[in-house]
Amino acid sequence: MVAITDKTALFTKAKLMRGFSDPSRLSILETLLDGPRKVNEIVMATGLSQPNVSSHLSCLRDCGLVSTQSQGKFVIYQLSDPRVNEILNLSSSLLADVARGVYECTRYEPETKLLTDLSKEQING
Amino acid sequence: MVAITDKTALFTKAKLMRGFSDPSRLSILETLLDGPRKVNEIVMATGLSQPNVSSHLSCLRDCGLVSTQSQGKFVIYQLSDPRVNEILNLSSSLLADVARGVYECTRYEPETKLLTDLSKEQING
DNA sequence: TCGTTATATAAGCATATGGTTATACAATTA
DNA sequence: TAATTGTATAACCATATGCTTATATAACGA
Repeated sequence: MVAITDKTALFTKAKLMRGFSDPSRLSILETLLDGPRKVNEIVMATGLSQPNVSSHLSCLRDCGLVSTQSQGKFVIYQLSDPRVNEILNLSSSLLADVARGVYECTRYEPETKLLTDLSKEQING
Repeated sequence: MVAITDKTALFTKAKLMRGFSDPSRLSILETLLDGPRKVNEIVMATGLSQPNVSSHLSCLRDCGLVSTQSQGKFVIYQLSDPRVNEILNLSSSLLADVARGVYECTRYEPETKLLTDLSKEQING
């Protein structure tokens, strides 16, 4: 077996982390922190559309962050590994300390632009 | 102080995690796992262009993942918090176990398409 | 079997993202 | 001061991303 090159590992790790880097996927993962859920339960909990949730779930499963189990016509999703929970918890913990910096981040701010004023109020208030 | 809404926290956390979700940023962060580095050292270590590194560093700093310290005309970057190291290590650890799934992920595969054949050989071989 | 419910996929669009080149700015040195 | 070196920013482009609508597939119930 050929060793996985640094470059390949890098791309793969980045791909893995993409699972956490989108608000929709993150809300799905956080929903699953409470335990296994059917797709429609995830749809309800997150408020996202069914096709959108389904698409994100496929991605998360392909990337190994969640696993599935079929039950009749239902499909039950769950976090696949305790380290996924750990990363979610670490990011929450880190968020609490660096929130100010993140809010002021001028990159990737399209959606959050509207939130900025309120956000600053919230963190500084 | 108004509580930070779930939705706002979600967006912010996702933004934070974006720092880890790109191969270039990840290579910068992993370079910094070895300790503080000047920008040009990061450029050398990663093989990325100087403006590209500088741009990613700005993002990482704005998002709170790295911090800086000036030394004459040099700027020294370092990981800002032990939890950043932890997340990097967890993702490496997780990668080792779910690599197969990630490689076969059909989403976000533009750059890795060319690597696929080699990758499968590497993981399965 | 037929309709209904649960989930997945496809096509298409608006926009975000990452990279490059060129250039600005800042600090050091001759 | 002028030239050089280190870093940051701007403008631009090709492409990836996420969402919506429409539709397919699958399992269940009447």
